[in-house]
Amino acid sequence: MKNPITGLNKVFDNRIRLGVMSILLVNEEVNFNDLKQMLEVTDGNLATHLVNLEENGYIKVHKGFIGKKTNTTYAVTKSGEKAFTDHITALENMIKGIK
Amino acid sequence: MKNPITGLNKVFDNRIRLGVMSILLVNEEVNFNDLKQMLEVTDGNLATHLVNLEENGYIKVHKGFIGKKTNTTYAVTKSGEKAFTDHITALENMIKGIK
DNA sequence: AAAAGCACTTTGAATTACAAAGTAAATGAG
DNA sequence: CTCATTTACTTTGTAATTCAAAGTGCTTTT
Repeated sequence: MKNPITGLNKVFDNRIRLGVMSILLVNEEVNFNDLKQMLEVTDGNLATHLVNLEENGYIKVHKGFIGKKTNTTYAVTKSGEKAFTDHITALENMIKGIK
Repeated sequence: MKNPITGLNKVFDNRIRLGVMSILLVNEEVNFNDLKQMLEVTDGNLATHLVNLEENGYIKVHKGFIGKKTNTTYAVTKSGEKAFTDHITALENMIKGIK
């Protein structure tokens, strides 16, 4: 049997980052507050994971305005989408017990 | 959209524990050395994750002998199997983007 | 104008992960 | 038989990670 955990992406070991990615895959653009409410995490905690995902090039951040109020939205990048689907594929293969 | 990461099991946030479980789901009984080689981890590292899984009641340990040599095998428990499949189900739902 | 809210950043503490070193028993080489 | 090596761990120490709480700057509400 080959090593089942090769192909698993370390970035997605974390539930919150996993959650962010899954939300962003089905929703084109999501802002900070919506993410925070969907995932039920503290803002500081969410922010650090978002930075992490951005540093990895998996999401892109768009700092815009609604009137004078900042409205920052997050979206997956091509690379992020690939990384995530690759991770899921690796998971599926792992579960199927590739020998 | 409901929180997509509820239902995700913290124990399975870790790749090595995930790997152990997936191996034990498709292989009835696996010994320490085989796990170590399959997962390509150091023995100390593997041992701590196995202890963790055992403490959570997800695997059972059988310390036996082959002749005079110890042969410790690991197997999933009913509870471990359920926890793992529940986790996978939660993952699948998350990916599908349940709203 | 003061208080509160938003979207973060920074800080600090607790937990976790991991490698390396240590241990005890068994096997193998000379 | 003796010494070195292997196996299956345990213990130890450090590095990394996670997270909440506090802080910041701007806006909005009262």
